[in-house]
Amino acid sequence: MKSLDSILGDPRLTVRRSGEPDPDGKCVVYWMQRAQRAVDNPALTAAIETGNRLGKPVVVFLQLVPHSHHGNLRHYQFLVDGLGDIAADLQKRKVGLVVRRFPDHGLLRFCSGVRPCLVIADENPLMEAERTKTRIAQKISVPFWTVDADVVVPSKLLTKEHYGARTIRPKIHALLPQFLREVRNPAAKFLWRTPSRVQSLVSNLSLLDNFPIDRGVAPSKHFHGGSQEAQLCLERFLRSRLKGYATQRNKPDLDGTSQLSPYLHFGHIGVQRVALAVPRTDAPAQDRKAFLEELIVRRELAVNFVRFNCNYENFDACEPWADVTHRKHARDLRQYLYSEKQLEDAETHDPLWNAAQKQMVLTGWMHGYLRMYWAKKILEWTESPQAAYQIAVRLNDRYELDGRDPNGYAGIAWAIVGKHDRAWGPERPIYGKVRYMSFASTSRKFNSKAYIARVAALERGTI
DNA sequence: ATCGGCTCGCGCAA
DNA sequence: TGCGCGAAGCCGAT
Repeated sequence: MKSLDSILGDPRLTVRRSGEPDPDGKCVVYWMQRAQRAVDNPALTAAIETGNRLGKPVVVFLQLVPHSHHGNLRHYQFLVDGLGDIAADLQKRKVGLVVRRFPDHGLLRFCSGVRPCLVIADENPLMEAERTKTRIAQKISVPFWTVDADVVVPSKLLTKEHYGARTIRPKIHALLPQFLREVRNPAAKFLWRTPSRVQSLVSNLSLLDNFPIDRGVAPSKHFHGGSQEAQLCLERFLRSRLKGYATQRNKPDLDGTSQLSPYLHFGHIGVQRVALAVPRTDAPAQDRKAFLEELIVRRELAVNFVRFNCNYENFDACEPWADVTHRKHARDLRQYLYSEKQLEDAETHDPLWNAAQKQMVLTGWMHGYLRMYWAKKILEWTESPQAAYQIAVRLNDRYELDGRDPNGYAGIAWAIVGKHDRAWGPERPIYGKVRYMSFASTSRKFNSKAYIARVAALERGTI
């Protein structure tokens, strides 16, 4: 047996349960959760390299669990869209695939059947995912490792919750030479044959038939999951929208952003692939810089927030200065007060806000610039910042394809409780010193009429 | 179009 | 202890 030291020494890897891999085990299991792709996936690569050194085949275990992260049909359809690419890419790498559906989805039950030497999983900073891993680590009888596969800089290296972009930026930049590298894509040396019935199951969209999930949100007609779709989305962005990104990204009428967030959320594309493609374009330096700032610094700041602040889902994530100002303004008169239902149905007096809400409900994606405005207005139009936070989280998680993502929580926390921000400008009603966004100014910064008209056309089904 | 004032606290140099 | 400077702000002056 060759040494596993170089794999274990990777800073991306965390040993959740230590010990020697079972020499009588039949395979290495990669429990695929967050990183749903079979290329550019450091966790899969770690599993394959481990298998190759142990002389064992590798099998990917993927579970379809209902109500996972409060997901609905929109999210599950996007997930299932991606399974065909995963199966095809795994076959090229001589790795097996097992998809198990509720109620026969338990990892431990699967392990008792296949007898792995060890289990490797990917990282997910959300609390439930972390709790599940802790439970598995306690119960499993073989070594259990996790690999941080969906960030450039392994999130544990940032060691604490950072105060803002300006404190995390130099730390991330210092580590980029070490971590912003192509992910190796070796093939397994020892073949695991996936039974053909699994192949057909994966290519069959009836995977969701009779699956007990919330079917109240329709699948997106505008975004389809999968590594190939993600790659096409990346190429379209690099070809036509990276140039000018620095100035156009905050103009929702132009769709100047990458629109990669659903794919990054499901792990259908690796952040390294996206980041490393940028210098190979002829886009101006300021545009590349602006995009990499969003893709790496701010995205990983959001991961840092979720990983190190257990209150990311509620108002208690509040910054102390924002808490003081919110208390002071708790009884301020709300000129507009909307129920969650009115907000959900886009029935406010504000045409820009309604359009943003409808874009999210109809397509599963809201432009990033409007996500800020959207959350700020929920603060303004509900009875308390606590309620606003809850409503913003629920609507975001229900309708956005990238709901339940660190970016969503960090964005809402920025808008409502001052996370990664500071007190700014004159004290205003309701907001106090929390940064304000006005309808007048926001709608003047881009062609808001064109944006509203486009969403109206979407609603009529003419685009 | 672009600028300055508004305003606060972290992180670091000293 | 003091200083620089910051995720997206607004508004009014030029």
